[in-house]
Amino acid sequence: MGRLEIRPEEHAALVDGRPLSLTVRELQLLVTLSAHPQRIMTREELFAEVWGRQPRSDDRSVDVYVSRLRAKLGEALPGTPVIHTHNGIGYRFSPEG
Amino acid sequence: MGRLEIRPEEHAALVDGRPLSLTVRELQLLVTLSAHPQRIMTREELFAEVWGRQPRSDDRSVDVYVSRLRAKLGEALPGTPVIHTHNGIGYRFSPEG
DNA sequence: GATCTTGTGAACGACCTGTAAAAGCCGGGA
DNA sequence: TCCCGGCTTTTACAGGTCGTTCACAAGATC
Repeated sequence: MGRLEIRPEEHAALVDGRPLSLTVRELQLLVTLSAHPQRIMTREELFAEVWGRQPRSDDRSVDVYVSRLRAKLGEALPGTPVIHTHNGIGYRFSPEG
Repeated sequence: MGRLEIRPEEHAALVDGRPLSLTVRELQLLVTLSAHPQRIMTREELFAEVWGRQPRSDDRSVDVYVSRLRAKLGEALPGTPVIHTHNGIGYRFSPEG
């Protein structure tokens, strides 16, 4: 999708062909989000898909990883927000707005 | 319905495929109104469905949210009023007049 | 134009999110 | 075994957004 390329089977995410250095969790989260572009995913859905279990009631792991992903994506793609917050619901992956 | 698409299960409302950025309450209200097109819904009905309880006697929340919804819809669909006021009764959803 | 109804900006508390930092976990190497 | 380094998870707090109510403006009705 545009300059961002995600290859789950190769455990890699590329920007302009250059690989991002993501940890396993970061990549899992990015893969999961990008598998449903434009769709708002709740924290519960993300947690279930990435962590494979239910989150604790006050679990903030998803938020922390979204923050880390944004930091790395923002460095590689300045000015092109990729992960959008939907207050009270969750996050949405959208490479162009 | 026309250019406006409402997808409650995805927490989304789209105009020409572009998502409106609505808060949870705004979306709930839009979903409820649009679930009964052309039908005038009283404030009590709307309040019961969206808030899940009875309004205080002088509660204006519905009006405030209708106003906010109209603002956002009006920006995305200029010149196409969607929510109509029926004085002394309530509101009616109608995408084309 | 008097009165009742609706529209809407503003304010404030409650709740939600962003993010740095601490704490926990685990494997590899000395 | 013990230490070290990287990754994950949890915590803490700052900052932002939303929901609610109020106050007044604007509109409707008679």
